[in-house]
Amino acid sequence: MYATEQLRRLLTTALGELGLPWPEKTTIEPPRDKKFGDLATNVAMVAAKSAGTKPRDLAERLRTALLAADGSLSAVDVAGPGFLNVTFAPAFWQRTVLAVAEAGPAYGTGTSGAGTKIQVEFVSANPTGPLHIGHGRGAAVGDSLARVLRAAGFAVETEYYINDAGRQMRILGQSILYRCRELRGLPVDEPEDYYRGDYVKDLARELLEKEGPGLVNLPEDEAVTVCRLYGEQEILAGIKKDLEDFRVHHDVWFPESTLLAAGAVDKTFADLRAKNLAYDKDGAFWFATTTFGDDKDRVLVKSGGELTYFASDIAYHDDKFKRGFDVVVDIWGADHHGYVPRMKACVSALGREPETSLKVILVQLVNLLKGGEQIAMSTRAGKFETLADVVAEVGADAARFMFLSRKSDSHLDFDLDAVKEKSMDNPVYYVQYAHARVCSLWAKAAERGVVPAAATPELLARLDTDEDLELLKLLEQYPDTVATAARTFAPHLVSFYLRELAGRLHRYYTVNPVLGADDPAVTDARLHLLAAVATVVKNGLDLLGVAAPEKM
RNA sequence: GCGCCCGUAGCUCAGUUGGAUAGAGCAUCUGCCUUCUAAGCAGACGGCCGCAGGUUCGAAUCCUGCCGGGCGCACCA
Repeated sequence: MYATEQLRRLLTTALGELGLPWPEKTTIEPPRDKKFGDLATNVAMVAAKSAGTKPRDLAERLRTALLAADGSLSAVDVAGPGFLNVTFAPAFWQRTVLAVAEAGPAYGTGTSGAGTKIQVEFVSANPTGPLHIGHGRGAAVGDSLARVLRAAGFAVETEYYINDAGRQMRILGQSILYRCRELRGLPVDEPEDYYRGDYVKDLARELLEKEGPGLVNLPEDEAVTVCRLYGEQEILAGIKKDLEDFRVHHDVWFPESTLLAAGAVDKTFADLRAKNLAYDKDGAFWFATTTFGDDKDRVLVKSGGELTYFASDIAYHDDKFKRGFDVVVDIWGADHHGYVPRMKACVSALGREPETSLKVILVQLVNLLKGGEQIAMSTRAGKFETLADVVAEVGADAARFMFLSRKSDSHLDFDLDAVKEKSMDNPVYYVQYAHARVCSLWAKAAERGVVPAAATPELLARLDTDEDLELLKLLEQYPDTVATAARTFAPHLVSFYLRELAGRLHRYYTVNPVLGADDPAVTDARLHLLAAVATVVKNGLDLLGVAAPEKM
């Protein structure tokens, strides 16, 4: 039982004996200052009014009841305006070692999401070019969020939406064809709006080799189609490989074109029209998103007959809900934030409660720095602009940890030099080092023939120093951290937790000798404690998609 | 002009959704390797939480108005 739950249970009982209900606004949380005990609650202040007593008087009565309740509390104090400061007995914390050992990789998982089907859609970059570093951040956040939600008990499916229909793909085809003609020495004018990256030239060269030079003599439409299909296939394969190298997994790759082929878009249009939410005007087909609070109505079919991006997005989200997801998470670049209201409107029109069933996570742009200077992120930037280059340069672990070390909606400076450095500028090593240190300690113990006695409450009672208790309390807090990260869709909380846990471990390591302890029982108890730390570090790193090496 | 996000130590950022004397890391300075990995630890320095009001027992957190930064406001994606 977690400390907060334990205390909540004890308080509920105590309040009940006084004939009081559990007040809605009660908080139970660790106080800022450790001298106030393990947990503090404002329950007496919140309940005082309805009880008709002064907060401090009520607090005193609760204090007496709590101390009488059971042996898990060693101290209860009334402080300030009526806070109850509670200290748990060491034995309560020591049990955490057993809980971690018993659960192993499952320690930290919970059931708060049980029974809820949730989809996380992320990256979903158009297959018109390689992923860049901004996509990398979205990839890390989405993948890690999926892991966190899974740990919280949600049934999670991850998905990549492939925008393989529409204008951008045609432009890709035209861009490749343009390069093909150029390579064949044909006189061509540079198109206005086309993809200029070197990868387009590479694709053109490969395609010419594969198809033969006759390609450039095909009728325009036919040639563009050949180029488009080839480009899409190759680029998508590259994207998949880049994500794989980044340890990012999508369960489903969902092509936009299948929606069109299945008539889903037409069906959605008909539904909207039937509900009086769509209309014709100025030769275009409009969706009345203002009905749901959007600034203006949005076009679904342009007067030229072409679909807007938004049109298939509605059909796509309709499809998501029809697949049975209770909650749909979209991870977007923050520059798309203006899109949120119309997407919420779209969800309303589909008959869903937008606040609960659509969660949009905005991921801020990444500033790529080298030697303290910003590297431009546009088309013709330096060689580090692609995700693949960055991962090759600094490694997937360091890159992922960096991406997950900030709230997703705050700007992130990604300093290539700092991320490569094996120092505190680069917290990933700090955390991994904690894991490696423990592993190496156990290896050293085995080398010396130390076989720790089984972890029993009696043995673990030897964990009684300040550092022991601090570490134990932090371990106990881990499941709560995971649950909060899931509830608030904030995987970065895990990385902050890990930094703190690693810090405690390093301090512990410096202050408390393990193999060198005077008493073999203390050595054994400490080995068990540190094994628990290693398990939690590893579990946490798993949620971030970062490796936990045994040696460094 | 309208909308969204942000403003916390010199720098980069946390702050558990309203709690007690506001926290980390980096940088700077001072210590700690004959002993389990110094990729480490301890200590010092550093703050009008953008500004001004309001809400209440209590505000970095909530509401309003300014100031400053970013991003959006297409029959683009």
